Amino acid sequence: MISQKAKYALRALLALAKEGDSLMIGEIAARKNIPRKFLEQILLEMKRHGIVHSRRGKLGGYSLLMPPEKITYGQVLRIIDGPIAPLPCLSRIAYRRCPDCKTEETCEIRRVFARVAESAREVLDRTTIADSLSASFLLDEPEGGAHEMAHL
Amino acid sequence: MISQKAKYALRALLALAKEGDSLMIGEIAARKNIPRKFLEQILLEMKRHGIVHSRRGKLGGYSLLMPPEKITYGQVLRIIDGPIAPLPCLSRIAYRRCPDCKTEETCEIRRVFARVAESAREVLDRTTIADSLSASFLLDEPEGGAHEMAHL
DNA sequence: GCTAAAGTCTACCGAACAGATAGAGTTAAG
DNA sequence: CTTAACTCTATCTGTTCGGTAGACTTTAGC
Repeated sequence: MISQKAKYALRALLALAKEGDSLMIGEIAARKNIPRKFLEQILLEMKRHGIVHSRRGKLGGYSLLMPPEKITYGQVLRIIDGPIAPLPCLSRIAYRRCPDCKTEETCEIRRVFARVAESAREVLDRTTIADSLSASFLLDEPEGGAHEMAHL
Repeated sequence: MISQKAKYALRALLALAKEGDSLMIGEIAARKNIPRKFLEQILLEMKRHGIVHSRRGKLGGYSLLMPPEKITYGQVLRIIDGPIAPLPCLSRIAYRRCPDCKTEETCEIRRVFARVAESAREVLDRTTIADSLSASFLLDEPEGGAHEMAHL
């Protein structure tokens, strides 16, 4: 399960992308039904990672710093929730050896979850905020190409 | 990330499948490097779900109740860690509406994670304990068929 | 410059969960 | 009837999740 916080982060970015302009925290919170003070923390974090930009004072607000076509779901999830990999020994951003696993290369479990991680990244690192907003993405299923595995 | 507990559960089942016979808790714990008392709870739970069988008293121990070809990773993970779906509104075993999501059908986030869930299930519900033990599975990559997405 | 309205920063908090550990109870073989 | 196994329930410590609080800083406009 992804965290509530990550869901809020994605929604906030979607709101900013849709608006295409600066928005105040309170406005984003209201539109997306997010606790305002909690959203503050989230946006601050997104700012630290160069995803959004902010203006202080009256007429302040947040806007996207990167174009929405460049912001992937994977990027946001890694910032908020940490690694996408289901095992620490499969993480690219925070590799840690499983302390109780003797031989990583022959670990039966690792092999299986490596495939899970791969296909999760396949989706999350290719899907952008802009994709989510575009009408073509709203079709029930993407038609062919990289997504055919979804039909297996 | 899957929990340590789930990892232990899978390892214990692998040990039982490999042995092909009854094993005492202490023996499984020793072979797989699992805290013994913790493993007790895990095996009890697997028993409640009809995965394993136990004998008490001297000469007691645990053995598989289902053939290892029928025990999937998905099954074990759902027992120990709960839903595989990354959002409650995408879970098949424990569906819950996202309380802060107005229109489920048009939720942009849900669409994306539905694809993630689908491909995770694709791997986890098809891979069995027996698969993990078989030599062919030990090849670096499965060759073709359902797994070609792993190369994208 | 003062004030109102916006973002910034740090701390805290209650509930739940993770990863165990403890120990008394039950069963069965020899 | 003792020993060695599984069974059950409780407890514990530390961390994370989801959120709240409040003091502080910046800026626009009068």
